[in-house]
Amino acid sequence: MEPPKIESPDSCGGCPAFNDNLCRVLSKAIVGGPLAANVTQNHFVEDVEDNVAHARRTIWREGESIARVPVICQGWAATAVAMSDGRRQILSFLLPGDLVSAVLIFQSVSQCSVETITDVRYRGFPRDELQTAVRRQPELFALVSRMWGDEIARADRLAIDLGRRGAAERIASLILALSERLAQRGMMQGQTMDFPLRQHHIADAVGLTVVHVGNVLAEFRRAGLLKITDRSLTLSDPAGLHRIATEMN
Amino acid sequence: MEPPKIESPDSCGGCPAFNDNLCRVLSKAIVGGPLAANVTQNHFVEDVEDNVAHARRTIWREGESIARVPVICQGWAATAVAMSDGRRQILSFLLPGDLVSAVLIFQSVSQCSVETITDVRYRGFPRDELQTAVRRQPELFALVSRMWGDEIARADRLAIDLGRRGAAERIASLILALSERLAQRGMMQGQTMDFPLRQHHIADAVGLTVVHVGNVLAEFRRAGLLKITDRSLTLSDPAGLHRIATEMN
DNA sequence: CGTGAGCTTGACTTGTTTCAACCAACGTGG
DNA sequence: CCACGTTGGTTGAAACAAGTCAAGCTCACG
Repeated sequence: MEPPKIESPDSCGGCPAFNDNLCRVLSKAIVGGPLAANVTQNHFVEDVEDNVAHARRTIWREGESIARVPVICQGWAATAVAMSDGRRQILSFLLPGDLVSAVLIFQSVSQCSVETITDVRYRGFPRDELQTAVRRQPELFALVSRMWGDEIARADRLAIDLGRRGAAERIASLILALSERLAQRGMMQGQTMDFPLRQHHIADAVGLTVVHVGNVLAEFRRAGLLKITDRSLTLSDPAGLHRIATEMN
Repeated sequence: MEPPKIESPDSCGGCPAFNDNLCRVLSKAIVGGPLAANVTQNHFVEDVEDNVAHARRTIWREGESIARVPVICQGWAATAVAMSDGRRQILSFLLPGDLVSAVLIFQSVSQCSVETITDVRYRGFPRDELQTAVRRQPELFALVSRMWGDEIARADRLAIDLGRRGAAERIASLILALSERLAQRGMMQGQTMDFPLRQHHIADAVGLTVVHVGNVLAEFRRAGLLKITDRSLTLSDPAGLHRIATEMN
């Protein structure tokens, strides 16, 4: 089998997750330096594991112990929970630079499974060192507590979407949220973005069936709101999408 | 207007939230004593505010700043978010002994509004003292990080419920979850519990309409699963309810 | 060339909402 | 003390949103 098509693990220079993000901060934190100091371009640190995984693999399962605190460097992944009867709910999509979950800094057992969407490269930070770094460095502590708040906010927003919004509303806001997160990372080319998600990913994320998601997307396409071709998505009418995502109903 | 019908603020002895819980730990933490030490029955601490609120009031609104870290002592409350068009989603029910949200230890602005269901008594812990206590006391730090994990787990479970479960399933598991939380606090009388929730609370919590919730509850009643009379609920057939909450569909 | 994963479309079913009417309990003010 | 408005609950009929089932299509891959 071919190896995943991703960059060499030890070159962080071109990593979109590099600039001003977690991966850098954590590396620095573990080395023990002050948070604010500049970091060299290649911030490879001893004792930080590098890993790669193929697309469509489950890296960790619900309840499994995760040895190191994982950060996504390249590719897309998702956290999900599965029910005994096959129903699934995707809780979050993980993009380059994302910590899988801040909870994993403090506990090793994962509450949900993590699966790759594309080929993925990720790094594992040693938990103990990270914990003591968090305890000792007030700024890192503040960062982590902010990430905690964000994580809860994300989960709550998902609950609102699923509980109180219609299908089109949910799908539109998912797409917009993803485009914003990609934009923050400098991963948008104008209004166009890489879009490796299959319809079943969207369905599992917004709590609908694949068929219905397909219908809604076809509707969006017909209305000239977006174009999806060849694993890439273009927002033809972001304002229109935004209108659907928010003020609808 | 009459004052809320609740116990005197400074008697914590009879408080169901007292034993082995947060309120006690936090009081102790602020005083600076070691976590494991025994606490006197009346653990009133200087600089901890006591408050009361009437039923059906909004105590804090989304985005408002909350001066002190609030813990519920008596009564039921809920955290919720409202949308511009009137739709609401309840994110969690707060029972005696619950911290409104662990996020509030680190930031003062609330992401969701907090409203009372019954008359409520709550205490406000000074944020700064609490923060330094968390930083200094490893056991308190561990407690808070555990609470953090629990909070995210709760939010994720809600998302799964709303995204992937049917109406009966959601309502049954809400009722069971509440009964378990009350049991932990010694607030169940056999299979009977205080149940101050209106149908609209349940509806907003499980993402359904009031009418539909009413129908499902009537169904449960007809099937002999539970009885609701006079603001109290009896689980006539907990096993049956549990079956509906989990293995259905 | 065959196979399987992913997408599209249509017909039909089910679950949930909406609208509406009605009832009971309760608190309030005249 | 009664009349009345309000809040909460129940029920039924009709409208609508989403799910299910099924068929066919493309494309990548071995």
